[in-house]
Amino acid sequence: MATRTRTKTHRTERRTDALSRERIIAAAIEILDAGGENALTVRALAAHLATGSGAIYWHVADKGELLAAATDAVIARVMGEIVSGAKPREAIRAVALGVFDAIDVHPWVGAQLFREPWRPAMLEIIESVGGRLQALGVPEAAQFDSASAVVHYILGVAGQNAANARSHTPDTDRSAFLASVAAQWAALDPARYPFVRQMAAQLRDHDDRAQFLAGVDLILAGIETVR
Amino acid sequence: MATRTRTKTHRTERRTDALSRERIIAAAIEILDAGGENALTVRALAAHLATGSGAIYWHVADKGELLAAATDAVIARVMGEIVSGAKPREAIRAVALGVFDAIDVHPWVGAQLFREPWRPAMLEIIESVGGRLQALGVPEAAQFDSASAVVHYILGVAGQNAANARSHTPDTDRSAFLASVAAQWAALDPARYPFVRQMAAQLRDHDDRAQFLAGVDLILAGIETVR
DNA sequence: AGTTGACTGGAACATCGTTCCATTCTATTG
DNA sequence: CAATAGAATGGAACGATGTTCCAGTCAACT
Repeated sequence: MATRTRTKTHRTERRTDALSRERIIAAAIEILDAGGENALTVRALAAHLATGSGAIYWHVADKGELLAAATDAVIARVMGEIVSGAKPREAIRAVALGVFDAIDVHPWVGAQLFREPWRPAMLEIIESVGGRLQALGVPEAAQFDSASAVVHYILGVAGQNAANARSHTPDTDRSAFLASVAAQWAALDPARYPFVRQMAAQLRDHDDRAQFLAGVDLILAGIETVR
Repeated sequence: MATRTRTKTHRTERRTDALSRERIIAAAIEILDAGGENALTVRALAAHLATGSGAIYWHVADKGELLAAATDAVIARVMGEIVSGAKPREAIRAVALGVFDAIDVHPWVGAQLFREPWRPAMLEIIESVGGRLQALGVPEAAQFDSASAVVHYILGVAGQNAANARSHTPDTDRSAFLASVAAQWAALDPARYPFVRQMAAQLRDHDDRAQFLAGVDLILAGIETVR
């Protein structure tokens, strides 16, 4: 009802830059990438497309549907780039890294992936990981739990990254942000937080991406012990 | 500036049910538990406390601070209940389950934990997990990555649970919701989603809590391979 | 008694998502 | 070819939200 119903006859475009669900989603992605989640308002979108809000709501039901569609589009693009011929273990790492990098570029994807799982984007990830686990020889009884563990871990890092990206508006002061958190950690009460204090030094100059991959390897190692 | 500055002299309460940061946070938790995240509006909170919004903003800076404080309160309570004498492995499982159960009862905690990490609540979790990993004999070089993996996994499940709780308003139709997702999964194209299709049957009647714990064990097993 | 300042309550503001509707334009019909 | 139906548009308007502002209140101190 909210989508365009093209009856049977050919239909020429009303104007050269006619609105369409695809154009709206593309514009939404642009705005989200440029200014983050808060920047995507219906008014900003309408201005960006030189139209009114009513026109947008004719093509899209919700703002939620818009965010979901934008997320699906980004994740589908990432998943399409995974080479299917690679060895299972490498493929899983590639999928995980693909999602990680996608969220690094589009932090809002992390938040959305988190807000509404059970959607096409998540399905792609589960299928991609789960299929490779089967190829790895994980016994059937452990496949569900194993895939769930990997996906939930990816999801957890996704959210963390999205939150971090929200904390430091551009991306230049990322190291400054990390240093600030590290300083806070280092200043904690040694009696109450001995571990966190010890980690403060490592936190300052650790590589998110490498640590993420280390976690994936850790889980894969754990899965292999079940075999 | 936004918090009450109590100079040096003693100060008797203005009225028996005087407002205070603690009372406001407690009321916020009540509203959140009763109606979910959307139910917590400043107006609803003011009505619940029989006051105006201005009075609330005198004690609390933001709605964000309110949510963060409520989350910290819930998590701190959970962490306080962990028996410190247990064996490290059991203690980690207890911490994980504590967080899981807390989010099961207060789904909004999951969303908030996700939205703003690097807060007291998260510190408690990291410290609690990390300290036990040290006790487990995890080599120092692997401690940071290992703790990060466990915490991110917990975080991922937390968000998932919160999202699920948002999908089915009460808690009775949880099985109906799972059945619905399972049906969707079963109806997928077998060529494109063979793995997800196979998991559909298990999804219908799996135990979230048991699966969560299985994931924790999986990661712990992986961590032990590094030792 | 008067003054100070912590504290309150509610009106008011800006912004958001969403709905509604008069209007435009194209493709079809008579 | 004129008329009509309906897809598509643009913007005004509505209700709700977070937040700010401010005139007032009350208790403790001078």
